[in-house]
Amino acid sequence: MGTVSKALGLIELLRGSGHPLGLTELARLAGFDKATTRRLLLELAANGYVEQDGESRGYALGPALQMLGRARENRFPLNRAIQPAVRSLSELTGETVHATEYCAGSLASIFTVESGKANRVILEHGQKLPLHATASGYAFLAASSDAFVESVCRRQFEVYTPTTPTDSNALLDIVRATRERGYSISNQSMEEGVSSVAAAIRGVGGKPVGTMAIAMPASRVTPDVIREYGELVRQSAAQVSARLFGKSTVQPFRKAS
Amino acid sequence: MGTVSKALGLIELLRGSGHPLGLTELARLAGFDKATTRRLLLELAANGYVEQDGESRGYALGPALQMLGRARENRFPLNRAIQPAVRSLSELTGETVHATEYCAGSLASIFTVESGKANRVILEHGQKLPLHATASGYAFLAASSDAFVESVCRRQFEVYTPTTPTDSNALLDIVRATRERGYSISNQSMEEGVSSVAAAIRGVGGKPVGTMAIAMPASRVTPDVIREYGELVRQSAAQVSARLFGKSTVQPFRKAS
DNA sequence: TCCCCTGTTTCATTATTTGAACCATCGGTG
DNA sequence: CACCGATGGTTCAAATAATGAAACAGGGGA
Repeated sequence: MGTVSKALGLIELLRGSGHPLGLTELARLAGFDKATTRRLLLELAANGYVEQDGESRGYALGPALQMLGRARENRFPLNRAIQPAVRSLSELTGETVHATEYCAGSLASIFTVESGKANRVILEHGQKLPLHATASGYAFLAASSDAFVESVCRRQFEVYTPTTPTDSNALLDIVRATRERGYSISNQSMEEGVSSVAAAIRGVGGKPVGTMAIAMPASRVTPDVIREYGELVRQSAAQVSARLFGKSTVQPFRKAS
Repeated sequence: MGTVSKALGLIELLRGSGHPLGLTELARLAGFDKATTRRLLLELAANGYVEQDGESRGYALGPALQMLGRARENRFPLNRAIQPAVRSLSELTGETVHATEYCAGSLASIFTVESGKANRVILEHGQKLPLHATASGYAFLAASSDAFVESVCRRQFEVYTPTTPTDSNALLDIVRATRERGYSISNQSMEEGVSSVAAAIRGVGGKPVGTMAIAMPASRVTPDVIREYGELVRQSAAQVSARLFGKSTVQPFRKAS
């Protein structure tokens, strides 16, 4: 593993933790030496990616991340395009609706509207959803190239519940079915008691960039509900895709002048 | 320079450029070898910090940055605290008002409301303001420890205009005056024709975290205006500071369990 | 007072990074 | 259509930077 990934791993740990982390603890979590950890942190801090609380000496995410996040949002306004659609689906269905974006091998939750019902599905912001075991993952794979699907199949299949697909054949079947259906269905494949339907959002060139999904307690699931919500999420995702696709959000690559 | 900083430098270049950059161009801009640049980019891409457009092969900022930016904003909601204050100042004065946050040795613009007037000051989002040559910088230094001010004095003083302070004595005088006055004044010290007043925003422990500033064309500047706007920005910054300070936005560092 | 936990520094060892040279591919052009 | 000049991508020995054990420093609590 390269040095850069190690440093970024520290950032990931800081993101995962709800509070600042001390040097020793961070080193232990990351599995690096104290000295190494410190050197990486100092370098990250010099660039604003991390900051050290003067009092507690703990390290936390730094301001540069906000700047960069903002910069990307400006050029690739996925959130702006998705949020109204998610809200609309939430109102139509009364269930928890969320959007994800593909990021470094999995889908990360970027926006959620929770159901108002007492028994509802809750999703943490930034939570990572595996491609092989969630409705969002199925939908994303179904919209991806075969080469990408194969590369995912070659990974290890972590098993979460009895209905998690455990081998590539099972996953390929699901992807096939999703492609025919136009939306994906997860029957508690990631978490017991949670079922979802999802559809992919495509960016320029038709490549999938993320997903929209409706998640509900398995107790409220019936075939009719699945069909109805599935169609809803499929149409909604298609509309968002059309918007993204239409107004060329990513500018074409220009050659050096 | 460590490897990590090199990689982060690439990200900075991508942020600065408005469009995706090709490998060769990026390598040239960064001053690295093509092979090195590519290796760094691949590592960044594997972590979602950068993404490569499949078609153009150009590299751009990746989705992970948005996630991380969001995560930090949740734990340190500086923007949420500042935005209403900036808007309010903008309405009161009719001039361009902006907020900055300290990031990696300078102040980065995080939020701006532009004046409605035809002759107005424009500020790019994310623009970096040097500590030694802007009203925001003066205000930040005035709120900082002497040790920090000294460390800034030891840096090279880049000169932008005839009124840019060129040595540490001039800067120290300004800092002293700012501390007495309660707000800072820049008379075209960074850009010709632009004058500003600013005040620091303090976080937990009283440490400055950023600034608020009112910027106007020098043509509209009079001593009375400076006094009036200076007082306004001072009070407004104090209110934001009180909010930040009061409700402990950064959780205290907890020791390992 | 002592002890333990944390942060910090050092430096020889080691593994990673580096970059010149190379290949492959594309698009324009005589 | 072969050539040229771009580009992105790859390789591997040499050089450099990262590593981590160990030792030091400092602070807080028992």
